[in-house]
Amino acid sequence: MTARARKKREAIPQGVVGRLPIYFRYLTELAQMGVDKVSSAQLGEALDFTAAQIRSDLSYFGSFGQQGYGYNVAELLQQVRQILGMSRKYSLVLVGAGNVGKAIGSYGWFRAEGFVIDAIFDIDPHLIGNIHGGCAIRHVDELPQYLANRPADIGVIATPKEAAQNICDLLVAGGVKGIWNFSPAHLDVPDDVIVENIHLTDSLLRLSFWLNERSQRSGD
Amino acid sequence: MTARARKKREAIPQGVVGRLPIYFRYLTELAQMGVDKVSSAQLGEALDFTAAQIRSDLSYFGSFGQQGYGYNVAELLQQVRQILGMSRKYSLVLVGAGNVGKAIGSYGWFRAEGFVIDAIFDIDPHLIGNIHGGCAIRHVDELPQYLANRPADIGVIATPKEAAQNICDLLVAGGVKGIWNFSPAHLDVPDDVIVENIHLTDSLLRLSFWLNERSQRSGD
DNA sequence: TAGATTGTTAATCGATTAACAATC
DNA sequence: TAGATTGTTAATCGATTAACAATC
Repeated sequence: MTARARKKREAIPQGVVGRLPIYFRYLTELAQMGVDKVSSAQLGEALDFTAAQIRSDLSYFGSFGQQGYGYNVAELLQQVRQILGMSRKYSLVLVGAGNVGKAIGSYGWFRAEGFVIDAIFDIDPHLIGNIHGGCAIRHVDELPQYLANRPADIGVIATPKEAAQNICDLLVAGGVKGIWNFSPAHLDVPDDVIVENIHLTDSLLRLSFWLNERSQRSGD
Repeated sequence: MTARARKKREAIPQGVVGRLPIYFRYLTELAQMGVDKVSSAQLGEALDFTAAQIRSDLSYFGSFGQQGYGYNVAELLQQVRQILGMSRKYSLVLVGAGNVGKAIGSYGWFRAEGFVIDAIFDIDPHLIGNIHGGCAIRHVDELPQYLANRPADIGVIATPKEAAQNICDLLVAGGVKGIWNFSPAHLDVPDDVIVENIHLTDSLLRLSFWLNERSQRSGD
């Protein structure tokens, strides 16, 4: 570990963490294409970042390159996987078996990368007992008991907004340390629980804003 | 319009745009609860921002509050809707009728807010002709011809990664100015086209990173 | 009026970038 | 070796925040 990586160990900026998965995706592509080496300049060119930013980001975690050469793709990919916490398995419980829940449950990438959905919960009596992706759908009333017996790392919330905070509280009470929230709700959690939001509506509204901004300006 | 709003008109920071939909969501809730007024301090408390940041963000677009009073909820909500470009309708085409595409197509909020999916495309012959949300699924080969006859504002990409850039090119060639990308691909588009990404895998990996970081630190 | 809260400025903070010594 | 590219520093840039005059 470099001096800088050690020094900065205690506070990784959110922006850096936001870019790591982008690096991961592109390095995976390069590896699949059989590319051996890559420079920060090449990475930056492909991903619309500056080379300096990529080197700076990586240096938070160590020295993975070689002067005059660049980075070995396979090695850097392995390091980024490690940094992202992909060297272990995660147990997930999914709450909400509607359209969004079903889409999440059917996305094979998660399981392949070690994020395994072990249980699915819903409140609709008609869905209880149905099998989805090898998982029987259970009633949400069983959630606390289930978590007491089989702790989970991550709770996925794919419920309507109204139920989200309540489900979140149950998940946290059950020992879940990470919440992946697909509902358009702002969740309150204790300091030791991490929330990662997928706010579809926010994303569409940002797109709408820029579309509008663009046309306003060209109309000036 | 205030002096500041005028001055800053030409460059709205991305961070500001990222927060506007959050304000919109919370103001909608307040309005539904029948709350009349709200201060920047109250908004900040509820949403985990500083009051100064909220006032600063809003001041990019005008002066919507009153000293000693705060903001009128209904009025500010109306202003934020306007700012976000929600005062008009948008025509969307959705490409990819798999699990993710189906989930997007069934999400009623979009239509209610003026984002109307007018057509759905897929490459799977078995799906062609099926009706989804009042839309017949068409073959993706018809996409260019369709856009030539019925221009769309936004193209939604819910295809596998491999097809995404190709579909994106077709959408752009067809005159679409906004891309809502659900595939884990980095899309190249011309300068006048806006891409808004929903990268599910990136989001899960950020969660994984923070979970891991947390446990590493507590283990120090 | 007195109390409250805005919109804005100036100060602070943090993130990005340019530049370069180190070195493969 | 000479050319290339890293990791890091210092400089720049931009975003956040604290403070406050203005004023409802």
